[in-house]
Amino acid sequence: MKTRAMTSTSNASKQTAPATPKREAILSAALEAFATRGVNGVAVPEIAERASVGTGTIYRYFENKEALVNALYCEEKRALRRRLTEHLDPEGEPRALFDEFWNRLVRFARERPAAFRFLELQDHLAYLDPESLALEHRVLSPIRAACEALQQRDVFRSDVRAEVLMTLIWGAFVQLFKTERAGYLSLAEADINSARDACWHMCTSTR
Amino acid sequence: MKTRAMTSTSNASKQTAPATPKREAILSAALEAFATRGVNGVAVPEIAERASVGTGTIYRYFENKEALVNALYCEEKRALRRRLTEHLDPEGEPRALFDEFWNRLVRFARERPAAFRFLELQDHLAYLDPESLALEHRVLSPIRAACEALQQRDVFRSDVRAEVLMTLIWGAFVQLFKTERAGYLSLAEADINSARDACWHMCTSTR
Amino acid sequence: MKTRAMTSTSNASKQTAPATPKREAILSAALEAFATRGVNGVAVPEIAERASVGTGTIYRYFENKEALVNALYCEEKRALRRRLTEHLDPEGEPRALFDEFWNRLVRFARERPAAFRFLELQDHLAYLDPESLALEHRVLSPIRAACEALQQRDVFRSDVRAEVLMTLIWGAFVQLFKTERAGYLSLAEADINSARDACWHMCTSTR
Amino acid sequence: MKTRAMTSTSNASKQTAPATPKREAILSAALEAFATRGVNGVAVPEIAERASVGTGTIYRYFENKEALVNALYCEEKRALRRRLTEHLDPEGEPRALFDEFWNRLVRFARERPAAFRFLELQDHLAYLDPESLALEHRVLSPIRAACEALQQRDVFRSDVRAEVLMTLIWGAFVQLFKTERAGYLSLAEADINSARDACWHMCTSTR
DNA sequence: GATGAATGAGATTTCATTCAT
DNA sequence: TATGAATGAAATCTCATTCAT
Repeated sequence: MKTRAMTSTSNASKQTAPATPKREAILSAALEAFATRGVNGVAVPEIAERASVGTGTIYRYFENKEALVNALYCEEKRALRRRLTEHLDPEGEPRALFDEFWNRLVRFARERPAAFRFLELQDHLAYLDPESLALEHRVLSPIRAACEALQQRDVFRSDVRAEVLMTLIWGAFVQLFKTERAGYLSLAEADINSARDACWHMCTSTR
Repeated sequence: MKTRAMTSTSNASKQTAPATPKREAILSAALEAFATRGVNGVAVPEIAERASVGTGTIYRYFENKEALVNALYCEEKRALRRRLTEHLDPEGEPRALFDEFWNRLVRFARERPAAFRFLELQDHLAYLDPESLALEHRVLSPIRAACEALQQRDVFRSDVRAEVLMTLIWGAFVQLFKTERAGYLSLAEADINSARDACWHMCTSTR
Repeated sequence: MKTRAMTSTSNASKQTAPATPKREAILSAALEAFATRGVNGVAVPEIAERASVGTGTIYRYFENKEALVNALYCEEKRALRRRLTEHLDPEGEPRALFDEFWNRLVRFARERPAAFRFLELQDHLAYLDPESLALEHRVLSPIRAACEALQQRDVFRSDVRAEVLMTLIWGAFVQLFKTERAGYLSLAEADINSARDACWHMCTSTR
Repeated sequence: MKTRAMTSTSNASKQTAPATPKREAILSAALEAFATRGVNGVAVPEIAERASVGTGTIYRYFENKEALVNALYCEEKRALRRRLTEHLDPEGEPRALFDEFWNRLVRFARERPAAFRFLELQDHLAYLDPESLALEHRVLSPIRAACEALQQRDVFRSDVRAEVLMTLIWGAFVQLFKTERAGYLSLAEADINSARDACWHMCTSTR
């Protein structure tokens, strides 16, 4: 209701809205705050202050707090997907492909730690609308396709379903950085590489 | 006898308080609610209602909401630790040991899904006091010790630090059930077993 | 949603809720405030203060401000209806009946000026739910029936539809007190009686 | 020419300001909106949108929302007064005069329903300044004079004070259209005419 | 002059906590 | 000891008004 401040291009709904500086500032401030204390742990005026914006301004760009969370989730999921799939040749040499994929994840986690953490939050699930949740699939489906292809080519083990294998790698990776962030672990370059090797073996070895 | 519920036993602090039925009802109700909607998404009176207890009663057993969260966290972490370590012979045959460990995790996740989910929540981090957080170590240290022992015996690969290996397995396992809970995956017995095998290979294989 | 503070008897919905002192205080404070400045002109904390009650307490008794307005409207419409119809013999001598009816209106307007004014407010129409609006009919229908009966008995003129006649009297009466309240008119006993006579003539005379 | 819109003509204050198209558009949009949802129920930017004008533009023509309400009230009261008094011969044949007066009211209510409704709103009372309120008198005084004259000529009954009689007619008339607007009544030509007759009898009959 | 994005004071509503019973 | 009605601080959201363009 009321005039929507921005209108999107004709494409599918929940399109990334045009990036005005204020909108970016709000999303960025919200991301940092949510990543640290969870969606329910952050008050809207606090986001406004971090974004150097009036409280009311947030409501010009987003219908309500829930819409802000959804927009943020979609933007970041899309950014992650872009990072993982862009210019990646799924037909390439398997091990190189796997390493490249792993490195892209590492770069995302290192360069955008708040985004990485936010995407893995649990407590925003209550906020996410079906459309946002659908994005999850769009991120994972190319990865699953790659897993299946590698199973076909007998590179990856076939005694584990592709979805399961994918989940194991994803979980292992996420936990690595989550544990580091919690201060229980400090990851040297070597640790990350050895973890990558271990995951590769998880996918390929059968004895 | 006017002893405050919290300070009854002489032992170290945050000791499991005497288990009165009301206290149990409160913890159990809180666990279910928190697991579903996050700590910040649940109002105290709602916990009281689910526990069939007056709102004020919660404050007889717990100083405040934060204390309730911490007590819950500690109880559940301890329960998990007990499940994982009790009657487990760390000197046994490695693969059997690993399988047993994996199966215990599975049983915990299956029998106490709310507890499992609650322990992995992020949004209670702000609530947890140092003491609660310390418990994390107490749960993980015997596992790390086991990992290290297996590395010594050349069963587990040594090119990955024990903490890292442990983290990878833990993350893989948690993600499996998280994904199932989100509805993206349904885990058959065979899936869980094949995942276990894959994790075993991650730890042992080096080529 | 949430626990309703009070439950009603088994009868039809929007039953007058049991009259607790706080609830009465809130309704009474709201009535005074709304009558003076309109529903949209009064903030909830102000009602709370007038009622010597915490702001939150209002939300224990009423779902939201709108529900408070509706409850108030219903209670007052019912009170008015009771006043107008209670122990009134519709078969009595016409002029005496008319005078009695008029006097009852006068008493209501004099004794409960805020209620009288509130019921005639226009700006709460946006707030009223269908059920509240239906009450309007329940108040007016016995009056219309009386008008029709008097037309049948050739006491009231028949060249004006009963609904129209009723509306004219009602409007004339309301305006009398509205104008007095606005300070444009001061009504002596004699004025009210002469107005009553004039209205009687409006209903009966045909030349 | 930097003259403020409000202070242009030399005449008495709150003079009808020069009628620029934008000013008219704003007043007209405000009238429609206020009539439907009350002064407090309409946001200024919404008026701007309905008027196809920038929000800020409203503040070029009116000091603030209150001033807008007052200007609107004055314009419409004046329009009503003009309609009722212009080219009306107060010395004419009484019944014809009364009918003409009634018909003018009907035409106003029919042709400018929003204005009619707005003038009867209660929730703008808090907004009206003394000057606006004084207009009420200017509208009513010629009518009262006519009533008094008719009483002198023994056409109107004299047992009711002129102010009271006037109030009764006015109230009866207003209620008629208010009830129609609320959907409780639909007024045919015949109803309006019979109501007029009844009101005439109210003023003239004494037995 | 005209605009409408931006603002922050203030409105509505929620909820952790208290306290009289 | 147990209760749950009551509270008010804090959260979400709205809107009259301003001001840079």
